[in-house]
Amino acid sequence: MNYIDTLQKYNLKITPQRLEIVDILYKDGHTNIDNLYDKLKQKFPTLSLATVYKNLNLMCEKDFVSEVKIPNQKSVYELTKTEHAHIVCVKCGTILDLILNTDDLVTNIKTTTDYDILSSVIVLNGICPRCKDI
Amino acid sequence: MNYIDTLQKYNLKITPQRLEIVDILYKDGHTNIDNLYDKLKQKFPTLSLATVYKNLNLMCEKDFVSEVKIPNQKSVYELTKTEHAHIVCVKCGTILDLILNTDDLVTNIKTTTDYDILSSVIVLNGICPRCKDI
DNA sequence: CTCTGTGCAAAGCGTTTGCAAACGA
DNA sequence: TCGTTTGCAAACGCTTTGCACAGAG
Repeated sequence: MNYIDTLQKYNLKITPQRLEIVDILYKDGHTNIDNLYDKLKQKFPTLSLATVYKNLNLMCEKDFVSEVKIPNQKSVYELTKTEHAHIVCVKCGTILDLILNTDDLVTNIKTTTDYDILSSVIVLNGICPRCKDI
Repeated sequence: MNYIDTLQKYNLKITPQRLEIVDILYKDGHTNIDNLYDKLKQKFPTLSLATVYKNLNLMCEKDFVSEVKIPNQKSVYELTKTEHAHIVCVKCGTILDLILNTDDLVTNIKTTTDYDILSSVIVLNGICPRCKDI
């Protein structure tokens, strides 16, 4: 994965901080600000939290990164992918992506409500297989 | 609707402020803190925002009230009802309740992911019939 | 009478802003 | 070189806390 091209595609100048942000998001899948900042700090001890905020906000504006609001948790960030749902394990907090076919659902809602549906946010709360066994 | 019984059921003492909070939530369906506070202020000019926060937090803890997190908007509060989805009009901000049968979806996810699903949060973004015509 | 709720002010916390210096193109 | 990004500190806005007084049971 070439993060340089990706950043340039979104008109974001290449900086070491940004490359690392993208790398962490890519590898972690979902990260909240604090986690991200902690990891970045290891590589850039002088890094400012403000820089992380500025970059995430910018990347979200450009729709290169997406913010995922999880009930009762801090927002997490992910590289923007095709629309998908999230399953959150209420015990360990792990977040799993889930590609759902919501076509039927959306068609159904369109006819019953007469709304034009643009997007859907689906978050499921559950217990992951690992936590079930504990 | 007898709000007094309802409050007592949740072990909440009856106060004029609380009765009015419940009344507004009941009539509005979905309200954010600012709206709620503005309306309450008309009846209780000395009301403190802190009181509204304290009460909402308490009512949410007791699951009498639910917080609904909407992407790119402040949370709104509603009296806890049976699980349902929300459609948000991206133009006018109106929120509509939608009772969806998610049984198929949930069963499907349970088998494919092996997660126990406890609850689901579904928010749809769209354009309401009224805004479509403008 | 006792315990809880209210209102006020202050504190707390996460996020944003302004600015000078450093850096990327 | 010029415009952007960084890091720092201060400001900001929302939410929570502590406390004295008022009110509910």
